[in-house]
This record gives sequence, structure tokens and C-alpha cells, in this order.
Amino acid sequence: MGKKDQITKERILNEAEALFAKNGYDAVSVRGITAAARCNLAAVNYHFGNKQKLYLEVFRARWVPRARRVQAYFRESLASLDTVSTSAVAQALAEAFLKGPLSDEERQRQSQLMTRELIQPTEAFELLAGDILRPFFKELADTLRPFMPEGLGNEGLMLNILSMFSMVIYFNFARAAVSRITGREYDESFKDRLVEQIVGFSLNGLGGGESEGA
Amino acid sequence: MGKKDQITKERILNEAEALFAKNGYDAVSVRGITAAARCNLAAVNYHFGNKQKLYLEVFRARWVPRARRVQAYFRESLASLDTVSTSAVAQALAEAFLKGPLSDEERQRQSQLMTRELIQPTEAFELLAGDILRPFFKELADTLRPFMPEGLGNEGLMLNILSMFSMVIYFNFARAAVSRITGREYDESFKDRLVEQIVGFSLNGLGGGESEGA
DNA sequence: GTCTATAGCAGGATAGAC
DNA sequence: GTCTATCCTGCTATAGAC
Repeated sequence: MGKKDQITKERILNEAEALFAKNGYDAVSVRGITAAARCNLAAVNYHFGNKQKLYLEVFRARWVPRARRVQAYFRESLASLDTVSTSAVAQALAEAFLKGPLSDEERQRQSQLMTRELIQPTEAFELLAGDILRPFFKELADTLRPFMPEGLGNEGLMLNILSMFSMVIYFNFARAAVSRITGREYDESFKDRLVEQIVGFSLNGLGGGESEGA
Repeated sequence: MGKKDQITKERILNEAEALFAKNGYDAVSVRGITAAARCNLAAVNYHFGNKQKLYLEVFRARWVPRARRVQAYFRESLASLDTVSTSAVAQALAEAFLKGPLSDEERQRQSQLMTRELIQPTEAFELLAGDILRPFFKELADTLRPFMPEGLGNEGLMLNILSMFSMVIYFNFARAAVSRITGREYDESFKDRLVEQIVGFSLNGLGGGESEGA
């Protein structure tokens, strides 16, 4: 993004995204956004109608495309392998989300925006769930299905995927707590460690369906 | 809570907690709180000083004590067993958090308040992490340590605990997404299913090959 | 498309009566 | 301890100049 002459609309979108992710919808004022975007207060209403529509546009124009980039990265990681396995899927998933194609700042924005919608869904949740989560989980299910025990139903498979997913997003959004508990900063070496952790933890959970139940 | 004549201070705390959990700090107004508590606007400032101090008091007077109840429930579950195992710990943990001593409403409040602080820590995070999370994770580590492989350092053990924890809180706070993906409501039978899922998934992740418990 | 100016209202907080 | 009345700040949104 070397473009200094970004049009105002783009600058607003960028600053709005950063602020909404960091502070949440209600804590962010249109004044704060336009000040950060070095433009006039009225620009938000001119370009987006109102604050709520700007928030939705952040998801449409920023969040969703980045989620697709992460998914594409995941897909290419898998495609580059000779043989797929559960551990390969877990590895590709954890790497895509924790190291993947996004900058560290983008990754934080992405997971903060999503987690806020998971806690307290708004209109944006429909977009997030319908356009991204549901299709992606479906894709993961299709990929993992051949490796799952025969007795495992679709629900069991989905819960396994959600369990993996919970770790991936937790280690992204709860950085403060994770750093405090482990005493480690989120540098490259710790992210490698987290990928290793998620893969190791998931691998057994995914492969060991037979130890469930009584 | 049959007391209709709760003193105003208590009513304010209750309503404030519900509103802060549901909508987040910034989306909640002192006017909204006092209206819900059927008292005067000035009562918040009289009893708590200001809005921020009321928010902190919600954690001190409501969140922390409830977290202790959940921990006590977990401890008693373990203490009631003849032999402790990794699967028993995972089971007790998942049950304490997903079924445990709290009402469903309390459970939602609790995890929403915590998750908001995990995404975006405020002063309350110090309380939450210092008084509850850190000691509890330490306790879990001491309990699980004997069952872990010799090669596993403290960091590995902590990451295992955090992995379990991530599932537990995810299945509490991301109800909307989980329901949407699985197509299931959070009734008792589904909560049982989630406990089973967390135990099964964690058991192997924790390296519980020696899984003869419960 | 970007600006200034302002309407119109909701927010936190306080003063002072009771 | 609870109330009413009020201050003042900051918010969203719009009108209209340029």
C-alpha cells in the first residue's frame, strides 16, 4: 500500500476497519474515523450513508476478501502436497491462520472483527457466516471425511472441525491472556510453537474418534 | 433471588452485569442501566462513583465469585473420584464450564464478559487474569503434570491447558456460529454432546493413551 | 467529492431538594 | 439513599457552499 493518494473512500475504509477491530463498533465515533483518515466528518455519510453501513462495508470490502486469501493459502498448501492426511490438514489450517498470507496487523484485525461478531452477532454475522464460515467448514468436512472413522457422523465431524477452529481463533484473539500465562511474546518462534501445538493437539483428537464415548 | 426488596446497589450491579455482558461496555448507557434497575440516574454515581468503576465492580462482586463457584465445582468433581486421570480432568473441566453450577444465563454472561476482556483487555483484565485465570491454570498444571509425558516442559503443559480452555470458552461464547454450523440448539442434550466432544478431543491431545478413568 | 456549519439529540456527571 | 433538574460534552446526521 504505497499509494499516498488513496481516494478518501479507501482511507476511510482502512481506518474504520482498524478502529472497529481494536475498539468495537460502539466505542468508535465517525469523528474518530474521519480524523484518522484525514478527511472531513461528512465524508462518511457521503460515501457510505451512515456509520452502520460503513461497518458492513468493512466486512464486505475488507474482511471477506482477506478471509478468501487465507482460504486460498490453505488450499494451495494442501494442493502442493503429494498425499493429504489429517495432520497435513491441521498443519495447513493452523499455518494459514497463524502465519499465513496476512500481515500480523491484518491477522489481528481479522480475528478481532470476527470474534466480536461471534460474541454478539450483528448484520455482519450473516455475511461472515454465510459467505465464509459455512462454505469453508463444508470444504474442510469434505477434505477430512475420508480420514475419519466410519462411525463418525456429520455432526461429529463438524464438532471436530469446530474444535480445531476454536484453538486457531483463540490463539489469535486472546493474545493478551496467552502471553500472560505463557510469558511469551507473539514473535515468529512462538507462532511456530503454536502451530505445532495446534497440529499436535488436533491430530490425536481428529484421529482418535474411537476413544470417545464410554 | 426472590428478594424483591434488593437494595438499589445490588439491583444496579445485576442489571449492569447483564447489559455489559450482552452489549459491551460502550454500548451500554448509565441511563439504560438505571432504567433497568428501576432507580434514578444519579444512583450509579452515588453508589459506584462513575460508569467505569461500576464496570469494575461487576467483575469484583459478580464475575470473580462466580468463577470461584465454577472452580469449586470442578475441584469437588475431581475430589469425588477414586483415581484421577487426564480424561477425568478434561471431563470435570468441560462439565464445570458447560453444565456446572451456573444457570444458563449466568454462564452466558460469564463467558461474554470474559471474552470481551480477552479480545480487548481493560483494567478488569488484571483482576480476571491475576485472581482467576493464572491461579486456576497453575492448579490445572499441578493436577495434570503427573500424567504428562516426561519430555513435556511447563510451556507444553500450559499450551495443552490453553487448548482445552479454548474449546471450553469457544463453545460458550460462539453459540450463534456453533448453532448455525451444526444446526443444533443449546439444549441439555447438545451440551452433553459438547462435553463429550471436548473430552474426546482433549484426551488424545493431552496424550492420554493411558485413558482408564471415570 | 470535499468542505463548514449546525441541527438535534443522547451521553456522563453533578448540585441540591427531600 | 433517592429523587429532579440541569450542565455540558460529544455524538450522528444533514444542509448547503465551494
